Amino acid sequence: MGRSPCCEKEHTNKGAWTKEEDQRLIAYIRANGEGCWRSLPKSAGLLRCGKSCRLRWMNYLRPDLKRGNFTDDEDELIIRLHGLLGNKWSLIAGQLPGRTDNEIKNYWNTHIKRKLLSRGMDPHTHRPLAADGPSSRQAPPRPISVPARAAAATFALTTKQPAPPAPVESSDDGGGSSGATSTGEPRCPDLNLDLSVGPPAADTPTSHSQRTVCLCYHLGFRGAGDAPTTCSCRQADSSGAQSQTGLRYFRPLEEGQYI
DNA sequence: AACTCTCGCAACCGCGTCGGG
DNA sequence: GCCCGACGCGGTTGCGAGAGT
Repeated sequence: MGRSPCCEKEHTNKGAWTKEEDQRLIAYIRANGEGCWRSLPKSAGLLRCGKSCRLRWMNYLRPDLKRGNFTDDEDELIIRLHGLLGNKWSLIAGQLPGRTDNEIKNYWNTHIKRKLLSRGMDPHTHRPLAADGPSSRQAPPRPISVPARAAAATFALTTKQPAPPAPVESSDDGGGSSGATSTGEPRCPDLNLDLSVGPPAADTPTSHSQRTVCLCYHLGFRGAGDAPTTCSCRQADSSGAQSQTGLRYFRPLEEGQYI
């Protein structure tokens, strides 16, 4: 049984991409756009699996990628987002313009883990490393399930009140990610949710009570269209896109844009 | 100079989710 | 409602470069 392979293994190249393959892929996507990865290799004349093409494009060839070292601000943002979202690298990458999930994942595993350990923090729980004791032996943090990702990204958290009961993945096998516990306790009650990068924003939304931390705002989301960066969670959406819960999705900041 | 070890990045693999038929 | 194909994600592996001996 098992899943059929995504492509014919015998007729596909594997391993590092050559310059020629890169050029073919770039040329094809420039001419035809992204999408239909399954058929792309054949159309582009590449002896590669579609998944491989997609990965190569997403992680290396995309023109909007920002290469180079991560800044301290990016480090801190990644740490905070990871504390909030767990190993949801694609979500984290969505808040870091020009960075890919793979890049962030690698960077986390090679640099930030070490950085946190050197600070005496547990990279999984974002809690201080306890020498022993039950608190450090709590059940591994649960990942936020996929539907909860969006909720987590749009829910206006309060500092005293946990997020609404997000559907929690059924298994208890941990997975090394984050999320609220089944008891509704925030995973990191002491987590500082100030996720802004750079100096404090002067136009912090005032539509929420002082104890409310608007996650949309602090994650770097902004209002749809060219609306001011002020968060409009819970505000009426003139476009009618407002969800029933009064929350809506926001576009991530564009490169170089900070709140 | 040669060899071994370590580290970091790119790529692969398997699974979950989504959408169309 | 079910099935199947495609896509996207997260964990893992492989390999090259640099450091150390």
